[in-house]
Amino acid sequence: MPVKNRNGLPAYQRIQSAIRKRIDAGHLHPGDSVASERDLAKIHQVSLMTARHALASLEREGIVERRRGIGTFVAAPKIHFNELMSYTEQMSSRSLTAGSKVLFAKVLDNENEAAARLSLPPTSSVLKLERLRHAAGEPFALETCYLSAAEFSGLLDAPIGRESLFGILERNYKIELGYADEEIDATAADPRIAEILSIPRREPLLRIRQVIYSTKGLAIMYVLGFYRSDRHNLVIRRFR
Amino acid sequence: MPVKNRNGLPAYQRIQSAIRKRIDAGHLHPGDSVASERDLAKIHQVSLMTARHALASLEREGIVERRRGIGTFVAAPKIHFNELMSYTEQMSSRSLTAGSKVLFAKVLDNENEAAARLSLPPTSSVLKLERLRHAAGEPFALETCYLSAAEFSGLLDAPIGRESLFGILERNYKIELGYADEEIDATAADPRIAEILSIPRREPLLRIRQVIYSTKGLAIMYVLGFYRSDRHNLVIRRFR
DNA sequence: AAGTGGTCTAGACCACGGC
DNA sequence: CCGTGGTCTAGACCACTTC
Repeated sequence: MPVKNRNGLPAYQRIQSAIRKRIDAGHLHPGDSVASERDLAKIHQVSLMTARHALASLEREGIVERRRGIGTFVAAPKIHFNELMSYTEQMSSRSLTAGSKVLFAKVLDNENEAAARLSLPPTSSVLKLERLRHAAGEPFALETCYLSAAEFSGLLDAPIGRESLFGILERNYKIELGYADEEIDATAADPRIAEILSIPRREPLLRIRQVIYSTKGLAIMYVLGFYRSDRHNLVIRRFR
Repeated sequence: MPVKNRNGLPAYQRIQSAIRKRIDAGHLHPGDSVASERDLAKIHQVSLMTARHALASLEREGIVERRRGIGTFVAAPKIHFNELMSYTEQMSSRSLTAGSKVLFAKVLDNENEAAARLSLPPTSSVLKLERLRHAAGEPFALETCYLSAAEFSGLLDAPIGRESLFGILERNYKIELGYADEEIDATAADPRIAEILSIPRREPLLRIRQVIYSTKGLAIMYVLGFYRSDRHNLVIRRFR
C-alpha cells in the first residue's frame, strides 16, 4: 500500500485536523473523551502507531490529555500566559477599548542605546515612536518604540495611532513576530513622565524594556515602557 | 523477544540518557552530530522506530536538533527563561553566594490574604516565614513565604536559613514543584522595608507576589517579595 | 476480563541534502 | 548515488484502570 494519500498530507496530520475540527465545531468539549487509538486506527484505516502519533502529538500541543488505562480527553482550553501581545490585543482580550496618542514620530541617528538593543551599529538611523496609552479615559503608560529606519521608515506614512503597530508589521512588512525578551524593574517618575501620566513626581513606575524578535531571531523593535503601577500589573507564569 | 530489559527502563529512555551523558561529560558539544537513527538502532539493538522515538523526544526537550537529509546535532545550550528557581538556585546560577537571614518564623491564624492565595479557608493557620536576602554583603530583597501550617508546620524545626526551602520541600516533603504564577508591580518602600533594605523611604521597589504550585496543581506556597530595583531586575521571555 | 495508553519489532517507502 | 530524517505497517506484549 502506498504511503501517499489523496491530499498529500501525512495520515497522522489528517487525523489531528479531524479531531481539531470536531473540537472547534463544538462537537467535542473539554473533558469529552476522544476516540481511542484503536478506534482511530480503524476509522482512518491506519496502523496503531500512526493513530498513536496523532494523539501523542496533539497532547504535546496541549489539545488533548492522555491517561493510561482510561483514555484520551479534550484538554481544558489553555490560558495563554507569557504570550507576546500588542497593547491593542491585550486590551481587547480584556474587553477594554484601546486608546493611544502619538507624541513623537521621527527618524533619529543618535539613539545609541536603542541601536545597540536592535543589534545595529551605534549611529544607525532609527525610527523613534513615542505613544501615550490610555484606557478608561485615563493615561496609564508611556511607550517608546525604536525600529531600524533603514527597514521601517515607511511606518511614518502608515496610519499609526489608528492601527496596531503589530498588525502593520505583520501585514505590510510580512514580518512574523516570534518572541520578546523583557527586562523589568521599578523606577520613579521623572518630572516629564509624571506630567504626561498625570501622577505625582517620584511615583513608583514599572519600567519594561522589551526587544521583540521575528520568528527568525532578528531584532525588529525595541520598546521602552513606563507603566503606572496603580493601573498596571504584570502577570507571568514560570515553569520548573 | 521480551520487551523488558535489564534495568526496567524503556529502551528509548536508555538511549536518551546515554546521549545526555555524553553531552554532560563533554564528549559531545553543541553542533556536534549525534549518531543517526540507524546507527543508534544498531548500537542499542533496537528497532528504528525506537531509536527515532528517543531522538524525537530529545528534540522536543531542546537537547538536540534534527535536520532532514542531514542528521541530528547537539543543540546550543538553552537559556532558561521563565524558569521557576529558588533564590539559592538563582544565585548559584550566577556564581554568587546566597546569603539569607530569617527575620520571622511562626504559625499565625489571621493571615487572610495569604490563606486565600493558598486556596485555604480565611482563618486557616499558616506558617509565615520572613527572610532577608542579601548578595555581595548587601541586603537586596525581603521575602515573606506563607505555607499551610497543617501540612508544613514541621518546617519550623528544619534548618531554614542554611538550606534552600525548595530543597527541603522536595526532599523532606516529597513535593514536586511545578509552576508559579507571578504578579509584578512597582511600589514605594515603606519605613520598615526601607530600614531593613538600607534604602531611603519611598524608594521604588519591585513587588512580586508569587503562588507556587506543585506539579499536581496544588497551591503550596505564597511568596510576597520586595526587591531593590537598583540591584534586581527581572528578565522574562514571551512567545507569540 | 476488557479496554486503554505505553513500548517495541522488523521491516518498507518517501523527501530531502550533499557529493 | 547514498545517507539522513519523516512517515507508515501489522502485528506484539506490558501496565494500568474499571467493571
